[in-house]
Amino acid sequence: MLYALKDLVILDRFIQLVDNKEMIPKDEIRETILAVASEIFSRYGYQKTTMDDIARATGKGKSSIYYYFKNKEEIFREVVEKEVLVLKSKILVAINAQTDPREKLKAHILVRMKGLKNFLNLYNALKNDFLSHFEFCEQLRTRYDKEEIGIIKEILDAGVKNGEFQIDDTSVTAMVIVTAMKGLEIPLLIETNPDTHVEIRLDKLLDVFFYGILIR
Amino acid sequence: MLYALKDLVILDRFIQLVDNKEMIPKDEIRETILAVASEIFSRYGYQKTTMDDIARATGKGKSSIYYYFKNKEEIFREVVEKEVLVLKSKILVAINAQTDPREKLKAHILVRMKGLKNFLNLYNALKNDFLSHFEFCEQLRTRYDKEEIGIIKEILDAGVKNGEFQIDDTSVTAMVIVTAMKGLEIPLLIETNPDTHVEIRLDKLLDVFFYGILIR
DNA sequence: AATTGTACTAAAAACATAAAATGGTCGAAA
DNA sequence: TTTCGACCATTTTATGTTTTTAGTACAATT
Repeated sequence: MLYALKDLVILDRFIQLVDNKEMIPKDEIRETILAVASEIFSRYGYQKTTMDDIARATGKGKSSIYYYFKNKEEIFREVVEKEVLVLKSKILVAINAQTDPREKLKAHILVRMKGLKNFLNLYNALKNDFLSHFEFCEQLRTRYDKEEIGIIKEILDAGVKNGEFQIDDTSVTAMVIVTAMKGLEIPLLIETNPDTHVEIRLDKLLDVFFYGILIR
Repeated sequence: MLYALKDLVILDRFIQLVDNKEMIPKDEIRETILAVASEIFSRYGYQKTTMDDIARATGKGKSSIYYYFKNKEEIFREVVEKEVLVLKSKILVAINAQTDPREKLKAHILVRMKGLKNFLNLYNALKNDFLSHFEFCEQLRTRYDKEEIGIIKEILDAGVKNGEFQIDDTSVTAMVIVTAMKGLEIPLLIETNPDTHVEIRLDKLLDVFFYGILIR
């Protein structure tokens, strides 16, 4: 039992989303609407995005949108949740591709740091909005952070059992890693203009960060 | 030349501030006004703090305030700058009390993490204000972060020369340390209610963080 | 000469209200 | 099953008015 069963279900769902051939038509249109809405929400935030905007951008009438979604709030929540879901799934895929704990950790961090961009854009756009929507995002993140700490703890534990890592308290260490990643998000987001640069920078940073800031 | 001359001047200024016996009366009143204003700004932000509030809280008339300060903006800026100045000075004092690079670094981080509380309160109160004041704070911090990276780099370099640290690129490492500290600010601020707890937590975190997350 | 209180003004914030835009519904049509 | 146009209640915004506040001038006080 490497990762919780729940996570594997999410993973399946992700793969289904990526090669969306098996999607039934209704879901397909839902996904289209969500994609379009995500784009607009990320650009203008919650309030300045109107249902008419979403309808126009999808080339449909407003009532059609209401056929697929209960209300604006539902669209918003699904957009945010999907963003997190996709990232999490990508991370799980990347982890599963590696066997060595050290490589697993590295893959996790790389994918997470690069993949969070979309979510952070959305997050940023929400800052000028009603508190409740920002808070929804924040709560979702906090919940996700906890899961992420758990995932990383598993990797660390494996590494400790392996003899590769020597860590006193893997819970605290996992917590520190996640917190540090959050701290690195913003500067990375800012300097993300030339995409080629990022990878190098990030890689270098991670080397310094996780393979010994100070070596005794 | 351990730290820049400029820093030592700031250090002197700080010591002068702390045992404020040598202060000429005018400066003393200025400092009182600044202290009071800092309190109010931290609580209500920039806009909701009125000059009459500051005057009333200091027990003086409004024109007296204008005798000591050009305008509200000047008070605000001095409050913010002083907050940063005091923190920086405290850090320099703490560093100078240690000789071993490792202890210097530890002292730096401890003082900085614990001392930032006031500034963060101010920072937080400003979030509902005009962007310009928030940005002023942010710019000041960014500028200060750069200085801090420099200070830490010096410590790291000393440790490398010493043979105590083995670091490829001390600039990047210093940058990572500062960034990580910024990332840890918020969670620490939240859990800062019982003061005794913080110290223990922080210490444990730092041990994990800087004395080897992963040990080869 | 340094400091403070009173009275004042121009600008900005807070408020109230009318006009426009928006979330959401309904029944008909495709 | 899905789309559409017309519609309503509510919210947002635009507007004009009143109140508050930053900053000044100057006499009074120390």
